[in-house]
Amino acid sequence: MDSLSIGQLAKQAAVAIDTVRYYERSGLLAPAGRLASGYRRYGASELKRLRFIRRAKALGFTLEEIASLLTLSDERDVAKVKQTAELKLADIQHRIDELERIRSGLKALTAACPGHGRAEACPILNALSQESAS
Amino acid sequence: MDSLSIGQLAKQAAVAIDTVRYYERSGLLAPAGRLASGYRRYGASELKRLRFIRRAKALGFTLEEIASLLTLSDERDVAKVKQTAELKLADIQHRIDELERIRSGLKALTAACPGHGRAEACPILNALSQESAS
DNA sequence: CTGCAGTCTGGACCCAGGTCCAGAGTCAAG
DNA sequence: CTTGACTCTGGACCTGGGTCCAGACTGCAG
Repeated sequence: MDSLSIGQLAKQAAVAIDTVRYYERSGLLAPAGRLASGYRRYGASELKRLRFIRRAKALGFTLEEIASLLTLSDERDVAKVKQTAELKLADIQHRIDELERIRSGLKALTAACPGHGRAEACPILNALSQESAS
Repeated sequence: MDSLSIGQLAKQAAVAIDTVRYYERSGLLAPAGRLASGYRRYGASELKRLRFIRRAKALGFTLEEIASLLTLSDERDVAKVKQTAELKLADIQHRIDELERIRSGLKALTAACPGHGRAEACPILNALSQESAS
């Protein structure tokens, strides 16, 4: 072990083979070492890095941000890592706020709609049709 | 008034001209009437419909769902309109839940990170690198 | 040695929801 | 009539994050 084919690497990191190659193409992973045949070979550090990427993605980071995090990690720049995480946190919060705004609008409309009767009495259709709403 | 060029329509609905044509292409708006020159002409009902689309989009509906809402509106099917809104509400709620899950993970990490010192002591980097995390 | 699974490449394609373009024709103010 | 703003068309392009493909080659079990 400690010498993995792309298929084994992908399986152990729980990503698709094409995704590994895509990450290499887009600079997120360094070009892999090759066998004489041209087959890629990976070691433990690449597996670790790939898992790092997967976890960061689960935390809502974009691939571009992950590339930056990996650089900062290599540079051991803890301050900037923390700052990046805080910015992402603020970004996530904004998205939550926006969705909650939408949710409260929808909640009010569905709660007010009897679900039967004249279309003219449906608050949902009225809200969408009315001149006044923003 | 009551006869609008595509530019006037777009302006009054606060939408780009290309977007109006795109909506027509994708069936969200019926093919517009034309002048002898081929220029599109619109009336008040198209303006209303376009605004409906814009408001529904602000409530988080996709264009496909909006097409469906418009059909239901034309059919005056209040029950299905309400059901569509409730499904969308559940969808929004799922997205909020997911983002809140991410937020709490990020919050814990940034709170625990001193923002300086050894990289090995940075909980953010550790969480992303560790074997244990999912 | 055979046969099948794995891997290689470059490039096309997917999703949604548009946006932008060139080249041609049109409308309206002055 | 001229000029500038508007509109027409079909099609290409954009973002992000992959996914899929054909055709060729390789690795390994039996």
